[in-house]
Amino acid sequence: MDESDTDTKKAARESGDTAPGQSAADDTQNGLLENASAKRRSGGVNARMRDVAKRAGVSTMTVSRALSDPDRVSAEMRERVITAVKEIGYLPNHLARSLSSTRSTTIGLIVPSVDNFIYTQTVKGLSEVIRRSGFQLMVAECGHDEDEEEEVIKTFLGHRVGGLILYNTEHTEEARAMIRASDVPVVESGNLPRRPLDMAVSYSNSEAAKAMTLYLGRLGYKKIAFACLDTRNNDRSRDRREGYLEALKQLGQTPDPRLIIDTARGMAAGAEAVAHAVEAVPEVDALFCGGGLLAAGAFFECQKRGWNMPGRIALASFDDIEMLHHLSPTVTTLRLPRYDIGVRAAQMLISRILDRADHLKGSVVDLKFEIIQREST
Amino acid sequence: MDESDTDTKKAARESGDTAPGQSAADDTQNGLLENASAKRRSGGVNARMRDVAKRAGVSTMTVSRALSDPDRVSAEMRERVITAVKEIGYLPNHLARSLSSTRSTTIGLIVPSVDNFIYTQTVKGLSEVIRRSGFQLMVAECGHDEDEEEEVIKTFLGHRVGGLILYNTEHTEEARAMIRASDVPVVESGNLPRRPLDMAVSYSNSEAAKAMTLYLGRLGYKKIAFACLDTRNNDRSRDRREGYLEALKQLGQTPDPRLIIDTARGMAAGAEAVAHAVEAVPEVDALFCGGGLLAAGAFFECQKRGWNMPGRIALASFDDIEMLHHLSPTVTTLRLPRYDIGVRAAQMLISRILDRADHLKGSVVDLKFEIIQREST
DNA sequence: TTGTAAGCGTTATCAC
DNA sequence: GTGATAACGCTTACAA
Repeated sequence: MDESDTDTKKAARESGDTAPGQSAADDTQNGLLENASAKRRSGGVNARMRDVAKRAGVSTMTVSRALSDPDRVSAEMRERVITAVKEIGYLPNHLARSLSSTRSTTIGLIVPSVDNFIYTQTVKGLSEVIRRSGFQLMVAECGHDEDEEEEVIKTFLGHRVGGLILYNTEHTEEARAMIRASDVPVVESGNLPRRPLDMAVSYSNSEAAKAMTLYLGRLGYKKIAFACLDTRNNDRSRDRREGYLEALKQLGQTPDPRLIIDTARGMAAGAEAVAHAVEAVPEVDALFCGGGLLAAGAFFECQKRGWNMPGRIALASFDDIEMLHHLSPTVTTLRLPRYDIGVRAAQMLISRILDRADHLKGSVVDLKFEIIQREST
Repeated sequence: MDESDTDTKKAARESGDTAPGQSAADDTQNGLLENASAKRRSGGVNARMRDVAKRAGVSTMTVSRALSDPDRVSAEMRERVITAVKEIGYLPNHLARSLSSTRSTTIGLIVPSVDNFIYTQTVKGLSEVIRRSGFQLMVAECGHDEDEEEEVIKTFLGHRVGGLILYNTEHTEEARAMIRASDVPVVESGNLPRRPLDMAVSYSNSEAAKAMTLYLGRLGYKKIAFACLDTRNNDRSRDRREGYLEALKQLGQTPDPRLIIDTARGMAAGAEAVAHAVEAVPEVDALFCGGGLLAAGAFFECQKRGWNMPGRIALASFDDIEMLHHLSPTVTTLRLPRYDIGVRAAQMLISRILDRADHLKGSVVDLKFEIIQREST
């Protein structure tokens, strides 16, 4: 590479636009190239910093500074740059910015499913904080599949996200290794992890289930059934079951396997759970549902059977979905801080990214829960 | 820039790693730089293509080809590259890839709210197709605010998304201009736009509301109230009201402004709507709710009042949420193809991006709706 | 089939 | 305070 080479390159680059009062001292052999790229960024939206610089009569560095750190530039320069940016309709290229600065403004979020309100409340909290902080959210689903999660993590790390939020606390070894190696801050949620990857924000599924079961036991219920969601590949479900069992032990009640009803998701499954429970143990006097829709379905089934709640059977739900306070009787629920979890998780993650708040490393934040006592118990 | 300069640069770059059986013919003055970058990519996750190339004893271009277009490389080379990638744990940098190729694998989605099931079903469809096609989803909320939407569009264009999905059909002039200038394909949804930006996939809110109202009218209801969600900054709500009014006209019924109940969102609002309606027009004999939660709330309120449905009042809902088929009586609803809209929108957008399917430009796809006739009417 | 060189659009760094 | 230059990590274009 010699002098002339460098010149050619420069000429090719500069000739994209002609600033007022500046002669075009080039266009020898690059006509074709120029037409192509000129067309590509016909709209100012695709213009480059170089174009702005030329128009403002400054260097690209001045444009860069004027845009990302205005104080490091004189008022006059700032003015000229801002004007040029507006005239052109220039939009800074975040890709180039990230590549060059090795800083990312993107946060990756992985949830089991994007259409389950359980997660969407948390996503809401995340989304609000993240956007307010100038970050962008990348979202992907992983089902209840660790391998799928690993794939998505790989993709997100490839996109060089600045942080990762995982609604899950169990990961493949490979996933853990990649995250460790990448040095990207991570918040886990959905449960309090035994072995946190980095940070975690959640409530405790086992504590919550235990508290509700204890509550029911103390009210005098002796045959408390538990409608249990799929525990395969789901530590949240497993922990809820654990909490239920622990409470029984503490209550001095012998756990009856027939009272643990394995159920699918959704209202229909809740209805079935009622049927199964009463069939297995006719004297069942309370049903604790491991999910909100489950409880709603159970409610309607009980109503259909003409059962009084709590007369014939008491009903309690793991999640406080809106529907449950509009039913009659209103249903006792566990209120989980889902929105707050999102807010807090985002705040912590962004602190780590922006302020290098390394003291947060390893924090596991328990945002607790609340039993909302209503008529059904 | 002269020969020696070039050499220095090269040396600095190459000395990051030492391939087996390759002497390190450098390390003169770059010790410091090297330590820094070596540390930064200690984990192979942050390694560069160059590192893989060195290890495999090939050029970066061979690595690049082996990874993105394996057939353009000999079997042996492919093998060597794959091995090196695995050994190092290399993850290609999507940022650099996109910047260099001016192709993006990111799609931006803008919805009014991420925690409303109305949108999440569509997001589910989008998400599945997008991920299967190797794209990534960026999500942001815009509320019901055009200016907010414009801001997000600006950010997304800055991130150089390959496509845009807007759950909204009304935009600021500025937003339209930016999108036009950027030449990024767009799908609008949520309504059938009068003035499509590019492509659109939806059902017609006015047609749906009209169909349901006609259905009620034909059943003989004479005083059909309409619980109307906020119409400010929301063409979907406005169109639903239009459809209702048009149906009344077609039925030969004179619209009664007192029967149009402006309501907030949520079940509580649905309950209030019932109260308002009967207060304003005691002889009201049907209530058509402009949203699913509204209908659920209205249902419970009617139940509380001991009203027979449809004996005292018929009830119909704009959206077919699960709850409504578990109530007794079951509620008549409008089933909207929300999930399919997501799938179709993603497919069209990706066709445009990948296959340059320009014939799709301008398509407005109407995925229709369905009246689910149940006991409440 | 493989490699070399230049460039994607920005920022870090170091002169001035 | 401002600018020139190299670099971020990859791909395009072209040469071998």
